[in-house]
Amino acid sequence: MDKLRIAGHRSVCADSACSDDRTEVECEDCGLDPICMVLDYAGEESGVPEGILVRRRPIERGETLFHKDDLFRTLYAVKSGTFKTLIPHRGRPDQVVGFHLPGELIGAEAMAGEHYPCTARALEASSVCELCLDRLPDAGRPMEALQRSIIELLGKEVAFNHELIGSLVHQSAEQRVAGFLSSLSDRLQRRGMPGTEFILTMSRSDIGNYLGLASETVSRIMTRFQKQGLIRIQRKRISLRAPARLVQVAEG
Amino acid sequence: MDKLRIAGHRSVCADSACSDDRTEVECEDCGLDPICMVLDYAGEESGVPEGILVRRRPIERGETLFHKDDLFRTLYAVKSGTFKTLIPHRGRPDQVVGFHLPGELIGAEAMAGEHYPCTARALEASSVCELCLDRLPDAGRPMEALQRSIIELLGKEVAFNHELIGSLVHQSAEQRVAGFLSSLSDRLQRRGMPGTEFILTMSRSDIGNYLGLASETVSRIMTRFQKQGLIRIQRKRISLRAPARLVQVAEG
DNA sequence: CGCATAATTGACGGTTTTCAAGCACTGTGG
DNA sequence: CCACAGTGCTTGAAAACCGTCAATTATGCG
Repeated sequence: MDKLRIAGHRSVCADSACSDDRTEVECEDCGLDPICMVLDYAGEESGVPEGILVRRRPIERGETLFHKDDLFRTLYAVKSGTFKTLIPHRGRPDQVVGFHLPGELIGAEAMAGEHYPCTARALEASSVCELCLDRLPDAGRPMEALQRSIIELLGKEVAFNHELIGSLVHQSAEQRVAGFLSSLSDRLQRRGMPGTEFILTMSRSDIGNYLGLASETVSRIMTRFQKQGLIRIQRKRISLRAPARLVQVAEG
Repeated sequence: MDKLRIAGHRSVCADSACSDDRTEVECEDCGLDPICMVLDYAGEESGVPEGILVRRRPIERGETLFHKDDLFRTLYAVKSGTFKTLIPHRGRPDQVVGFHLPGELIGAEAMAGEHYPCTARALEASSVCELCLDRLPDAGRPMEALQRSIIELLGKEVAFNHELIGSLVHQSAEQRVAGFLSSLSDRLQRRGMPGTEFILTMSRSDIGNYLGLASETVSRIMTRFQKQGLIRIQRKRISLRAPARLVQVAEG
């Protein structure tokens, strides 16, 4: 596990093609990185087939990465842009189950089953890295290391969801919105992007849908926060003026 | 994977000590079974240490299986009885994050990290099987098979939680309670226990806490359901009179 | 069997949703 | 360059829903 990794993959991302977009994550900050590392390592001695990793495929706004119930073949990492995952309902409006920021994975929930449990759609012009898991060798030591990182990943997802369940169910609308904004801020910052000033690429109704609130409620609460000096919003642009107090509100 | 498994483990549970308690799951219906199978298989060629699997340890009502932040050592399967998992909060009431029925696992969420993310407590006199994972060999092929079943397991947990999030956040109190009762019924039935007539071992406030409702609301809604002929309740004993209509209520 | 605990039921108030209208931004085409 | 339409955001008023408080009843566990 501590072996030297083959050069190449990560250096691709250090070139100009990557750095001219300031909202793009470095590979070091990407959630796919531990897996990429395993693959690099694997290539050294067991000959992982070429072409299992596609870097920087551009995705346009509104484009669908995969549909619910599609056969699971590929794990995605957001390189730039934003995505939402949703569960489509006939008749009723769709159910937003998550947002995916640069550096985060999409499709990890499918890793246990055969099919994607949700649909993934770009909220803006974006780009992704694709890891084609169906081309992976299905035995050997690198596989074990890969499985370890998958387990870790899923475990984090479970923990995050437990947290989320607790939050959403027991918190007031105000707390939910405050928590949502803090969470976005944290996640952006963790991947090396500005965490106090960013664009809400998702609509108010996406946010409301995700938090279990009416879009009007989201709107009202945000203007309330602004009047209290916690944030400043103009349309989709937001800046957190008092992130600490925001956290305080979220925690009651 | 399809090799013959060593006799012994499962036959232990077919004896009289297990069958005189009618609320106990058979090993075949237990969530730990795929893992037990792997271990049996492992024992055949790589010599898994003895004593990693403890069968039928009795747990008394109110007893704590493990506390949040305890070092993760053991994976539990409920053999009989019921457990709740909760996140303790100083000052505020604890947050119930799940109920565990016979045949279901406890502690699986910890498998990715080092510590249990929640506390597990028995709701009644119960018994568990314990799988001491810290005594497992940490390499070799059986490990890979074990990892596969862990991945599958975590994946199901993630899917279940996604479903749960969607439900809790978007459904009314009535829908939540209806869904909760149907879910209990399904889970009991899946493990071979009566699904239309059972005991609600958890209190109304546990249910309310879990669903994000006041215990009074849970109570009111249950009596409402009774008046509508959907269920029949006397304190903790419940029988579902119209399970299909209950599902209908839950789905809106 | 008895007492602490849990469940039920009623009244009231606050929060959030719903419905509805007006406003601001974006992109398009004249 | 501006007018326009489309979409999403904001804001208001009324009603539904659920939580809180409180009193009563039933229970179940030791």
